[in-house]
Amino acid sequence: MNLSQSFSQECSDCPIRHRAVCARCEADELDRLEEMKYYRSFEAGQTVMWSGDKMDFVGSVVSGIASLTQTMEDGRTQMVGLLLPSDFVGRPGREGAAYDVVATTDVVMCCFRKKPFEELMTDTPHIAHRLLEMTLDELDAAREWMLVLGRKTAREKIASLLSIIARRDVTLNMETGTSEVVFDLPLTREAMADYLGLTLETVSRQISALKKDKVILLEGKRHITVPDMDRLLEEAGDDSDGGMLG
Amino acid sequence: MNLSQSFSQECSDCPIRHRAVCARCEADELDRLEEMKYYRSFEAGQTVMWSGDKMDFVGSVVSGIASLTQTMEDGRTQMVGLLLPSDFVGRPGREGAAYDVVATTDVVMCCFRKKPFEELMTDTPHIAHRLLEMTLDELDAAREWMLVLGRKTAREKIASLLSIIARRDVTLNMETGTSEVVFDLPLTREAMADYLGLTLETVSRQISALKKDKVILLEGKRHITVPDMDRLLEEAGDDSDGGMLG
DNA sequence: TACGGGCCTTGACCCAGATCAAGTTTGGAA
DNA sequence: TTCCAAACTTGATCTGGGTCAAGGCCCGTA
Repeated sequence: MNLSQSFSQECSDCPIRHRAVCARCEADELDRLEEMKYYRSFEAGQTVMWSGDKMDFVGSVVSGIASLTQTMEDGRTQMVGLLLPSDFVGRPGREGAAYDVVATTDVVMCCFRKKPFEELMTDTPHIAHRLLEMTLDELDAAREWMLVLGRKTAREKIASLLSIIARRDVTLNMETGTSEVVFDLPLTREAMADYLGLTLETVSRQISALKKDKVILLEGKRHITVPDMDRLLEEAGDDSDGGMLG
Repeated sequence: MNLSQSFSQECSDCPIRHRAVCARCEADELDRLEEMKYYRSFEAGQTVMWSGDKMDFVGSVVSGIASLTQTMEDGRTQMVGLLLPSDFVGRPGREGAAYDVVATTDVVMCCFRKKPFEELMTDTPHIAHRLLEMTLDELDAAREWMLVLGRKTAREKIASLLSIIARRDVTLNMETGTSEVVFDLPLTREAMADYLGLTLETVSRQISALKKDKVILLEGKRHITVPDMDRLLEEAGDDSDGGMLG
């Protein structure tokens, strides 16, 4: 199946139109983007970009999940970002990529060749302004995550990750009026470990522990129900108002 | 001593003129900034901004060092950023501060009231563009630091922090032609611990260990000589090319 | 010249999470 | 329908760094 084909679409119908880097664009700016854009699809596990390689394009995640990963010479790896639909990939004004970008699930990206995009950015303040806003949000998220990595226990780390995913990828159980939240984990235990600075065994044990304590319900290995979101946030060590990581 | 007074100066003489958020400004833009700027000084230990408070100003660190800190309800703290001269404080487009900003040493800041600064930003692409560039750099630094927090050992963490400080605050020993680097630690052991996600005892022990192993020389508690910078980078677990944390 | 309080060091002990080592479950290919 | 590999779980043991505790160093005050 060629995923790209199913996304040869108009910007006006784009599912991320109002959240991506193009969110603030006027009709004429959108026309210019429309002309230069092209879709690319990546299968789960495929590397979108290698750290150190020349980036010849930038773009937005349209669907699926990708991750930013850093690796040390001896093989230790740390995930440093999770890219969800509408998130931007690439850094205008820099030649090489700083991290590996890997498709965690099947991913479709809306790409722009870097040079024309940079030119467009100097012309149109709306794109530059939106990109600044998104970058500031990412910086806040990265700093929130530094607290998780530096100071939280394994159990709190798992609860924090589940909270983030739950908040992004939510099916609220409207009918019953409960605050129940249901979602599927898009990450393997190993990927979770890489994000959390843990081993996959510890991830597995802590998920089992949260299940035993009824903080979460687990069907299969990936399907999760959170009966009480406040309880989960409490386990994450966040304020009851829910932190601010986006 | 009123530090502010010694900085009632022209932008053209400013020590951070070419690195701060105003770096790209033209003469007329600089005039507008010059009109609205004012200096504030803070003593070591003083809080510049409280997390959650309304920010009524933004600004640049002119001299000294400040830190961004997150705190959990139970008192655990994690430093999430180190602000050195030319670094920008505050987030245009957001009401409240997300972190505590604390002066680590005596600090002088060049401030702008937030509203006028935001208006200026929409008018002049140079400021917005420079701020985007600086924010992207900070994001890279934050992500580099996530690897340190998530995957490095205590010894590697200390070596990483020393590398960063050394690279920023350098007195190269030009005469002898060696690669010797000398500097003073601007942080207490406790502040280092908060940055590194360690306890102050572990910081102390690892500094003693690096000293015993001749990776660093220590006079008093703060004055450090690095006889061989490559050796230190090796201890930090970085590539010999030196990583990219700014 | 003594004293008091940050700041730092060092030792002894402990525990959360890593490591090592089997299994088990699942889903797709043959 | 069986087989295989990837993903996951669970147990036993080890260890890096945390915790608790006791000083040492140095500077500013009296």
